[in-house]
Amino acid sequence: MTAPTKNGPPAPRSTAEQAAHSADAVPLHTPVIAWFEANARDLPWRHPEAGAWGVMISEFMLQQTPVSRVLPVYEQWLARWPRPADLAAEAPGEAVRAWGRLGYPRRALRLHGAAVAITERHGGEVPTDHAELLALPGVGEYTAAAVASFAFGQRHAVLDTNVRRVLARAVTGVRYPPNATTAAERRLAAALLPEEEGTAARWAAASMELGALVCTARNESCHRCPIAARCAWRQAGKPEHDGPPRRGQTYAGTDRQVRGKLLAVLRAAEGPVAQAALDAVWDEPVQRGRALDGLVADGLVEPLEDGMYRLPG
DNA sequence: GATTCGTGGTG
DNA sequence: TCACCAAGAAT
Repeated sequence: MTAPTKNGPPAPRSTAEQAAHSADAVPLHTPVIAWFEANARDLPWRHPEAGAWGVMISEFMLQQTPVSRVLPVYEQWLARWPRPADLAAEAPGEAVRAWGRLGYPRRALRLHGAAVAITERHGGEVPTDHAELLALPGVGEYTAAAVASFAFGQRHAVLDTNVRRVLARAVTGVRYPPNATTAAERRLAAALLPEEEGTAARWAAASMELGALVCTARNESCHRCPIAARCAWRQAGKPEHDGPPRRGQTYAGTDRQVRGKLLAVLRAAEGPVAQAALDAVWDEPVQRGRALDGLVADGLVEPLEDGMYRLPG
């Protein structure tokens, strides 16, 4: 692995990455885990009774949605569908309705699909294997690693937006990570991963919590940071972000806004909804039609034969 | 790899 | 006010 003289050129290593490998220093995870033990939030999906299914529900809901908005919906879901088979037995439209205003309602559909797959392929138990998790609808690299780590205590690099920011600052010395996750980031996360399984799982949760509570995107609180003294970004004088502007997300007037308005009508209705009720949410007919077609194509809306629409049955 | 996909809080 | 941000995934 480290033989430098033979075969092809060695993989390029940044100085920051080399520093992360230095063996003599206290490993980065030690002070971060200690901080976590004293400062972790008491979140319901961290309780043992949440189980792997509770962890999975929380991870779906937390994809791009803040904790404060997830909390009440999470409690409702777990109470209503305490096991994957309970959700799998429901119509997908009920998942979409119960999703409420969390946003990105395709996640509700995918979570329902994951429950069906778990029921059919895994005997109703959330699989423990990373590859099997990854094969579930709506589960990507991050969520598979998160469930395997948080629910089953396995050793995986859990690279979410919080961890990426912590590593960008503490190790690489820049304010923000790249827009898309790079191979260098994955290498770095792998290099920092503690050997021992339980320690690795705690590091995953701890580094994520540090990014969520202290090493935040704006108004970071370095005075509360357990690794401020060795933070490369802070040592460099906290230089501003230089790369390409972080892509903003305009919303007003987009198809997404129209889709949201259409789906809100369908969520609020008991049964099928007439075309006229949907037409009322947006006056521009071309965009309105495109948005509705998109919802139907995504399986979020079901057109009926009589010109009515409803959540998928 | 760049886009698309909701919603609401915040500085 | 409004741009930014929030435990990403799929295409």
